[in-house]
This record gives sequence, structure tokens and C-alpha cells, in this order.
Amino acid sequence: MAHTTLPGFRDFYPEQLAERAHVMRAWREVARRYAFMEYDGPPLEPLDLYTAKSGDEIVGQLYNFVDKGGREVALRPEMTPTLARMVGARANSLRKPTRWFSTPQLFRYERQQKGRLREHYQLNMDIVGESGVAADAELVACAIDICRELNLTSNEVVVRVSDRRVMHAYLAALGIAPDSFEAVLGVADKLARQPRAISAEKLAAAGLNVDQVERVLDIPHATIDTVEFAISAASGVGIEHVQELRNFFDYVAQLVPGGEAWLQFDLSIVRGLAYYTGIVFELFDRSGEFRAICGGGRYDNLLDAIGGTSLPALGFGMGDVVLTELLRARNLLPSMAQTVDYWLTADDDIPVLRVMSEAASLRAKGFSVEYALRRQSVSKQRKAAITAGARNIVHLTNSTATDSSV
RNA sequence: GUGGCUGUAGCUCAAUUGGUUAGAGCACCGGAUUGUGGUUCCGGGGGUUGCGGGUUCAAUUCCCGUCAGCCACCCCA
Repeated sequence: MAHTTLPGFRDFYPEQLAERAHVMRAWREVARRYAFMEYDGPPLEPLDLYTAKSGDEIVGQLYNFVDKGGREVALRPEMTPTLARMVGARANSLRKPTRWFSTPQLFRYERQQKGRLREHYQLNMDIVGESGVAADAELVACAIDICRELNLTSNEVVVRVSDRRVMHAYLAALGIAPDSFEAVLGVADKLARQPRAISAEKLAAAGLNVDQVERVLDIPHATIDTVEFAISAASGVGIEHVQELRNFFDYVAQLVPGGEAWLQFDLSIVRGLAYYTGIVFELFDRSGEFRAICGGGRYDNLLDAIGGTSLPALGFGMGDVVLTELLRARNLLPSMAQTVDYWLTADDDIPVLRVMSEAASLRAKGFSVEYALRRQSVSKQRKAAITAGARNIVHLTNSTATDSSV
């Protein structure tokens, strides 16, 4: 083979493109129902759009190079900086809250694994300019509705929800020093994947006592009631965020039929360490065989940091790779077989011009039409029509055209 | 970037302890057959066994390197 794709990049044969289109159709359809407007930006951006926020170490993860004009550039690894710039430039004139979505192809220079390539398409949905939890609920409801649109149910998918402020309040209630929060969040993020003993060791190294270590290790099992009780039993600081979270759960349950079945309170959801400020969430398949299919949350300070405008914002990203893998595993990808509305067959003595004129008139009516592009026996033509998935075969003879449905 | 496993046709797999021109099914193309649901038969293209070295009379098989894939770290989407 002379050429192959670069590692982590994909050729989309018609079958794969049909799968991608199936997913993206669901994204757009649900986004429309939630009144989001589509936008896009350039796939290639100045490198410093990304380094400014995250520092130079992120360059190792970027597809970056110097262009012919000597500019440091990078293929976009995420959409949020672009969104921040665009929103920042028109912050004052945009109707708030602003509901925008995009389906960019994103790039990342990392070793590929299952569900993780160097390129993928990712739905990004963001709401800008609303600080109340109704916006968070709207966004999560939308993510759930996308799953429902793709015929996934709460039996297959769970939305794990946490809140940075509740987490901080809970850790404080456990008597853990704020200096240790970052280390604790890092451990909490990995509780499911990392041996308990190692987590315990790291927590002890972060300065937690034996009791605190146990409580942190149990965070995945902590319910909203136990967390609320612990916080009010301590100083009560941050208790209002627990109530907001309760409202959030109620709202989602109202927005999506059977919504509560999808939701699960789980403080161990961390979503990286950096910029989230409030509710954060991730969608997982319940079997645990795939990585997260969607993740997002509230980032009220980010637009200020990047776009120079102080606006509350929240959003999520949902990639096509894991989602498609899950749909395939659950047998939820529709049949992608090619179909043709009409396949014209003709006897030997029918001039090709007549077949073409027949095809043209059917096509003018909006049907998809195929026919033999060279002389072939009738049986050959029929065979070709059947393998092409023709819904109707029209046979042209010297007397009349016979329409036989297949 | 680190470590482990894997690598034969488009796909799924064969090839007896290393032993002649690396095979089969499916798919694809061609021909015949069948007067209707993708039948049956015949034929064809397509592999320098990922690539490059080494050991050997002889390598798909053993060794090394490299590339690629999978998995786990790292990191995150």
C-alpha cells in the first residue's frame, strides 16, 4: 500500500460517513429544539490562543507548526478559546443568555487509543450570560435528549453530576485544609481507576489524617443528603450550593421525561483541575467499557481570562468517537445500506438515449436514479439493481415501461 | 513521552518441530445459468507474510531494529 492515513486520522468510507452523519444529525436536531444557534471558527489558530490560557506545557499536546509566513499556529484542540474570542468581540451586542453550538473537527497530538484519536468531531454547546442553575439544567437536559434521540436510554447511560463549590464545602466540613484541595481533587478524579491503597497513600501525603482519608475514599458513595448533613453539622458554609444542586436535579427531571433516572450525584467527578467553577458533569455508559462520552460544566471566569469580558458561562463537549463506539456496541446504528429509488433496466434494443431521458425525468421529480452505464444483459442489469438496493426497478421495453417493485 | 501485547488478501482466518510456486471462505470484477427477491456453476484480479536487517542450506515461523495497531500509564476531549 503506497499511502495510509496518518496515525489517529480517519478515512470516512461511505458507511462511516453515514454513521457520522447519523450522529451529527441528532446533534443538530436536538440543538435546534433547545434553540441553540450554530457558529464556527477557523480550524487553524494562532498558537498563543492556547498557550495564553494553559501555559507552554500544553504545546506537547497540540498539532502546531510554523506557517510559511513565520507564524506559530496550531490546529484547534478545543473550541472554547475560539468561542471566548468571538463572544468577547461582540459581548455587548449579543442577546443574553446566548445559546450557541458548533460541531468542529478538533486535533490533538497524542498517542491514540480506543475512543481517542488525533482528530475528532465534537459537539460544543455553550450558554453565555446566565449564572442561575436553570441554565445548567437546560444544558444537561439537552445532552440527555441527544442520547434519547440516538435511542440510548438511562439503562445504558448515566449522567454523573458534581459541583466544585459543594465539593469544596464538603472537604472543608471534613476539616481538610484548603491547601490540600487540589491534591484531593486529583485523587478523587481517579478513585475509580486507581487502587484504593495508592489513593490513600497520596491523600496521606497531602496531609490528611486517617479519618479524612477514609471519608475522601468514600466520596463516590456519598449521597447529597450525607454531604448536606456534614456541611451543616460543620460551619454550614456553602450549604446554599447544595440547595442549588437540588434545584438543578429537579429542573432536569422536569425538562426530560424520566430525567431523574439518568442522574447520579457523584462528587468524584472533577473534570480536569483548572477552570470549572460550579456544576460539572460527565456522561458515561453504565457498563464502564468506554471512556466518558460527554463532559462539561460551568466556567464563570474563563471568558474574562480569554475574551476579556466578564460573563458567566457553561458548556459541554461531546465527541463523535466514543459515542459512535457505544452506539455500535448497543446495536443502535441504523442500517447504512445504500438505497436507490429507481433503477432503470432496458432491453437490448432500447437506445441509451431513451434510458437517459427516463432517468432525467425521474430525477427532476427528486428521485435517486441509477442505470447501466454500458450495454449489459437484462439479467446483469437486474442483479446490479438489486445489489444497489433499488426500491423500484423500471424495465424499459419497446412497447411500455414495466414498473416492478422490489 | 514510558511500558506490555500484537502485525499473513479489502474482511475473518489457515499454512504440520523453520522445508517446494503462502491457501480457504466472504467481498469485488467477468462469464454462464435461473422469467422476479439477490440462486447455482465456471473463471479472474488482488499478498515482495507491515517494513529493514540478522541467524540458517532454507524464515510467515527464530533474533534485533523500525513503523503501525491494541492495552495500561501520562494527559485530557
